[in-house]
Amino acid sequence: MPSWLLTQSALQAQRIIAETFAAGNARGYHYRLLATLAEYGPASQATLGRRTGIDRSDVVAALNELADHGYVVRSPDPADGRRNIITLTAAGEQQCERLRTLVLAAQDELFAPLAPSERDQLAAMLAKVLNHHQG
Amino acid sequence: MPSWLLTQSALQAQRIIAETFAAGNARGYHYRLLATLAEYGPASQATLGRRTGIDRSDVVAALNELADHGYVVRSPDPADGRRNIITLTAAGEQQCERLRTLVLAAQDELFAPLAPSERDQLAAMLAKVLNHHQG
DNA sequence: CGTATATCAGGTGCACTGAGATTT
DNA sequence: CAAATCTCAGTGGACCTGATATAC
Repeated sequence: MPSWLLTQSALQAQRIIAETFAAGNARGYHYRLLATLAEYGPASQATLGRRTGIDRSDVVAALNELADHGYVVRSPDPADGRRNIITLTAAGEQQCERLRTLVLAAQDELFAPLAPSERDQLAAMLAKVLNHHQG
Repeated sequence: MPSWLLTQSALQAQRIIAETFAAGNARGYHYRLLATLAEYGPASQATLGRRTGIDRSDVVAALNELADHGYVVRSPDPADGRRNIITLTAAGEQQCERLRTLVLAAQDELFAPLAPSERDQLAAMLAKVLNHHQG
């Protein structure tokens, strides 16, 4: 049952990654938001939600927590009164880098039994599946 | 980020499978338990938990629901007063078969973009990963 | 007007923890 | 005694829906 394999290995992945994030006092949502801000620059919350795939509702809560730690700043968009512009702070960039290092190490642990070429194949096939169902 | 691919495609899988199960008035836990009972025969709840990977606590609740629908029967183990022996009923076997058909169709949909040989490769690699982390 | 944004309240499926009572 | 089993209570992260107020 391939879908069982998929969900179970994804569970392993989430376990390992969750531990990793916990060691960095963060969760998956936080890293996704930080990484997206680092890659694309400041954005409104709705845009962040679309880019990260995180629900608009959860974006609010996660950004609250990030803002509490001083990793991001909310400021009103002068061009559009509905929007907040979310900006990464210097501390946020540092935290993003820290988490990135942790995640890369976790991936190595997760995919340890696979050779580099196998990892590429796996990633390619998963991407194919994801793309087919329009991620 | 391979682990992202993994968890996101697993999410697609869960979405498709969850819809499938909902159409059969069931959830993942129910099918896992029914399928395990069909494959290995009657067992105690603790054994079911180990075989399905479902927490002891959740086994109780899921079996309650299955028993309410008459798919399984709880009976005390005469050889060990602590145990209940869970047995699949005829209706339970039917339900298991129904769900199995639905799941197979869902898998075809999920892995549609992959050729049969690719599906085998994917399954093999995921199994390797799972096995390495002692599933 | 309809649309988009930010926010809040809540719900669900899943995995997990801790505790208690009973039996081996 | 320690260990296993069943049960119940509750926690937590991730995903999702609906409703509201506001601004475009």
